[in-house]
Amino acid sequence: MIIIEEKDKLILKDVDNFNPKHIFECGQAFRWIANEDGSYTNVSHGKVINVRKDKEDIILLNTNREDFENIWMDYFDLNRDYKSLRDELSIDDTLKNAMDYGDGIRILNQDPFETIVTFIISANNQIPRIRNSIKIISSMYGKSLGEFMGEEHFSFPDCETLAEAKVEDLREFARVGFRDQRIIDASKMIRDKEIDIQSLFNIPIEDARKELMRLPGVGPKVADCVLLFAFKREESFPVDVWIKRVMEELYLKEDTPKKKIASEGRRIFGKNAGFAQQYLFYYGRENNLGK
DNA sequence: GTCCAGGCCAGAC
DNA sequence: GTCTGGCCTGGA
Repeated sequence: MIIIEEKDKLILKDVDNFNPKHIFECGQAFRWIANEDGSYTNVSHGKVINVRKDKEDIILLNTNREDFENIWMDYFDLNRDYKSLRDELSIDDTLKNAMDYGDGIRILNQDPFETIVTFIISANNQIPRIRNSIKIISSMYGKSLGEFMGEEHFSFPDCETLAEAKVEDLREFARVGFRDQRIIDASKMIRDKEIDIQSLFNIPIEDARKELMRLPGVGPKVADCVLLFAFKREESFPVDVWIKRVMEELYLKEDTPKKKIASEGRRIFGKNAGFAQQYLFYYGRENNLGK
């Protein structure tokens, strides 16, 4: 990869496997805004960044080399060799097909606390509403990061701030419904180090999963999402209704409990099961598979 | 009006 | 341990 720096702008050349639309729409992140010019604006780690693909180049606006090295390199998972990853995952035609279809999906490395709250909100919810709730929570409790492309952007609040939020505000303004108390209680547990989320990076995945599930609103599926999207556990295989449908349709050929699907996913796809999950999710959802 | 969506939780077996 | 019903909300 070659990096060319201009004012508030970086051009990345020779980046393999980077399709903003597919990264943005495979269900892992909810703060990307699609702009009319085909670019995407995102807030993460207290920074606003704009991303677009121009032929084979990736153009990053509103950033610089320092932030790129400290934040975005890891956030966009640019240290990973996706070419050999795809080779490793080419174990059957079904997955190959899904990988061609969702060409350029990457798994982002997102902030742990933000990811936990985001996926607590995602429970029995719909994508547009999840996005809306996250946006409102940020504008109510986050810090202003100034204006970019005609819109003011806000950071996601930290656990100390969100722990002090009022349930009725979360419900009335952020429209999170019954998830209101869960968000506050989980934030308190994290703030009080009842669960030390930083330590989850360094313990076995099953232990980390159990720890996460102590948080209110975090069940098996949410825990697996958090492990995959924030804790770099790419063997994690989150099973939502779509993955259930896709796996039953393409692999298992019969009605199967979610727990069994998760273990089958890890068995079939191995240490990179999380990547297989993202491709299958995108493929299944875009094609309304099994519905 | 009714149904349901990218699950979790409590209660019942 | 496995299964079931209820849950905020808002768009179809």
